[in-house]
Amino acid sequence: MTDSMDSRRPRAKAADKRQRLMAAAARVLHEQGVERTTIADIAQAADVPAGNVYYYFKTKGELVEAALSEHTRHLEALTGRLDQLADPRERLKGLVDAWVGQRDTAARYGCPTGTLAVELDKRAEGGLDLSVGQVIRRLLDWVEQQFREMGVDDPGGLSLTFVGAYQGMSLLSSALRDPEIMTREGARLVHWLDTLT
Amino acid sequence: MTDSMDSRRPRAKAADKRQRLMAAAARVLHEQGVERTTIADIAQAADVPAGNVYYYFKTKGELVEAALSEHTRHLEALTGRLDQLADPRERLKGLVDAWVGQRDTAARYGCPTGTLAVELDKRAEGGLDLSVGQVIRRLLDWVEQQFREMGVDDPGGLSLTFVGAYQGMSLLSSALRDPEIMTREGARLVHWLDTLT
DNA sequence: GTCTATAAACCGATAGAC
DNA sequence: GTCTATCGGTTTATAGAC
Repeated sequence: MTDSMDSRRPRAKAADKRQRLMAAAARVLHEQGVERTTIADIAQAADVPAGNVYYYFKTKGELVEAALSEHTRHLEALTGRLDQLADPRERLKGLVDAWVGQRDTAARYGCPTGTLAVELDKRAEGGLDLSVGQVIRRLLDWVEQQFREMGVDDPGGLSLTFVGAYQGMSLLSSALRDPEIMTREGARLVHWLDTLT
Repeated sequence: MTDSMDSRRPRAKAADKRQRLMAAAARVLHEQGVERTTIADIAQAADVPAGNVYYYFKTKGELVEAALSEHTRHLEALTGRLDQLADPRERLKGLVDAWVGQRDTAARYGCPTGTLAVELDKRAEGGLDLSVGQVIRRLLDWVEQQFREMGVDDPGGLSLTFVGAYQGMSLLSSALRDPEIMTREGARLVHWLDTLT
């Protein structure tokens, strides 16, 4: 590490700023919603000059997609860790634990992916995007795989019920501003998993 | 009905236009979302000149509240009809039927109240509104009352699970653009009601 | 009461200096 | 690559004619 390197490595800066912008977009868009968030909001949260954002992302839509890919990345990391558990039932319980662990955030801003889906659904007119649907689809598929390994009937249907319960409890928790809904419904989901043969 | 009456009854027009604006607001805000809907959009849907809207509603926020009260009115009308059924279990099944009957709308735009709650949650900063929470609370209370009349344990918890399931299946149905999710999960809810003692 | 014209503010995106 | 200044379009809300 020489002094000259500090001035000669603006290459690393670009990727760094881009990453900061992606993380800021994921957080701010979740908290404020897509339509109420300005480019300036995201730039400020990322500590990047406002006009400079357009060097990294040509449109606001690209920033939204970047935020979505951040959420995907977090989901993959979580399921990746859970995959190391031997029992598929324990993997699903671990997923519930992770959801309940985020209860304060859920009670204030809802599920990041779910609330983003609600907003993007109303953006698409004719040519719908559906990229957010793919993220949810990926979660549904992973959950379904766990049910399949458990050997239960209709793993696809159970996956819909399971993920739907999470989306529903997140929405109610935020609408009523009550994180304990997450705790209560999470415990119910865990108990439900134990009743499945 | 004389010709003179047509020109001499502007009194009825005011309430009429106001009602048209409320209905249009409820529909358009549901379809397009709060932030993407302009006053002009609502005025056009209500067949009222754009600038005239402000005579009836001072701000856009008042139009949002008006839309919310429309949803409340529809909900009260529905539960009012269901209250005429003798069996509380049948009332809840009737509620599920009504939800499934709206599956095409749900698959495209989600639950009117639920999606509105998601958007309004992100509007409130410090002084939160929570008026949408009261509408959901009213539904939760009605459902809880049915469970209580059924004599089951923990009617409040069951109500959260029941309404949460509806919100979750509406969100998944719209995110995946699949109305059959409403049919499938609705049938599951009905079966679940039958398993309760 | 009804409607038009427009003010005032805001935001996404761009041009261009450095 | 980085940043500033600003354009152009849109939207809320109001002023005021009818």
